[in-house]
Amino acid sequence: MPEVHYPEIRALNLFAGMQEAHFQALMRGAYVQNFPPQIDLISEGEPSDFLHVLISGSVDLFARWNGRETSLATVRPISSFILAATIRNSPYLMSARTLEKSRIILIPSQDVRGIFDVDGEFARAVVSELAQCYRSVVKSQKDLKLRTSLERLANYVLRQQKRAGGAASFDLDHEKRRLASVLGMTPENLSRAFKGLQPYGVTVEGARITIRDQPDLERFARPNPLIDDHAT
Amino acid sequence: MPEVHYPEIRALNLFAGMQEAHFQALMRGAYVQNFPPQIDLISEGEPSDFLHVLISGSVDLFARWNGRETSLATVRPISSFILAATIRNSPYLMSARTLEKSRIILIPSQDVRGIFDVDGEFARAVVSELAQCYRSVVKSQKDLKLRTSLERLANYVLRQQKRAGGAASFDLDHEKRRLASVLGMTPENLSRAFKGLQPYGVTVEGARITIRDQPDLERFARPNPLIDDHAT
DNA sequence: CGCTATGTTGATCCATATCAATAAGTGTGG
DNA sequence: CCACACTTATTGATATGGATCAACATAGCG
Repeated sequence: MPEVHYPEIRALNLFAGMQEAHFQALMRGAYVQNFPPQIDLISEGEPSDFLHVLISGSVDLFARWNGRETSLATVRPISSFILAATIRNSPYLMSARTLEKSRIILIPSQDVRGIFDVDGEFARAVVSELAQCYRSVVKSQKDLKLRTSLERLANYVLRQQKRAGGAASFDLDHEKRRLASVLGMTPENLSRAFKGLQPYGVTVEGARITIRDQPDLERFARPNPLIDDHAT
Repeated sequence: MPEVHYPEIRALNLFAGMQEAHFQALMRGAYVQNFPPQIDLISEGEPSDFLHVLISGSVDLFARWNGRETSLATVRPISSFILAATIRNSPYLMSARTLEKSRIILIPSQDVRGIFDVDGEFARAVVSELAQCYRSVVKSQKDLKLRTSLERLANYVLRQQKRAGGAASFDLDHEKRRLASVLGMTPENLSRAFKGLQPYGVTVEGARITIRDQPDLERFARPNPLIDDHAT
């Protein structure tokens, strides 16, 4: 792999603390690849041959069953994905496809498990990352089971606003089709849900959202750090 | 803590590989407690002061939002719970209450984090455990988003059958009320869903389930290891 | 500039929730 | 040990959220 990428990878929490020799060993076996949009990277059920690190672009994690499909998460740079399968040497539970043109580092899972066994600092970093992933899915589970689709959308809008810098107007960063899937609804229903937020001062033009009455929306959405804060 | 419990705790994957001195250190700070049924152990949002290890009984992990409540999982002996919050030193995302009379070991989170930082073997065990928890929630997420409630129940019945030994007749081990919540439906709907499985040869008398036509039920349920196998 | 995928809107259907009443357990104290 | 209270489970009637189907609009994109 070209050494240009070393510093930015090394800067990731996952790799920051590990021994230099181990990092070098991982990098030697790794390689970078560029993918166009809409390319299937991995399929659920396959053995987890590589740990993936997304350097640029974005990736959709999704799953299928019985002819249905749902989006579970979106990966944005710079972060790793499918770490749990790599560590457990188990088949992927989710499939992944690029959403945009993406640059991805592939690190052989075997190497990752090898270093994991000999580098305590790396093992600890993996723990921290996994714990975060785990907590993130639990939050998403609570979101799904405790809220109606309108409430999920309202809270998504508030989260996205914060991510986009906090201004009253901002852009969605999901295609609406996928957003619907992530939120556990159909595209038609998402369209209507956006209309359903109008009484709370939310307007939509294309991908642009404007929140006219922030307190009113928050009164309805009741955002909760134990569901909506991605940091904690 | 009474030393009688040491061997069975030490036998847990989580503690099996760690250095004896570190194990002793953890145990010195820990204590066992007996709880009657229906006792709140922890509440979401609280700081994670203790790692819990369930020795006997059973514990419900649940969450609340805006006056609603949902069960997320059931803990059965012998396993730890709320490990992720302990490791990240973050507030609990779920609340926990005993379902039956339960015996629980409480290990101060601070001690766990301390040993975690100095014992690589323990850190690796924590990783393995967390990765499994993570994968388990992802499966549950797929179950919820990709299946109807009838399909979820059908697959639950098959999973429970396997857990109970594989015979055609077996007992539910959840109160139906809670099972409904775990499966993401109302108790009324669960009642009707059981009726809805009759055409596939499932009969219910109280907590006793009988599967009269296994292949037929499986044809409908379409169980999938990437959703229903708790081991992988 | 037209083609194709995405998004919107309307009409309808279906799954599931809600509300209400009853039945069946389960536990408690007299 | 039984009667009462209380919780849980079932059943029925109805409401509603959300899905589906179909038509149309719109926006990217070659």
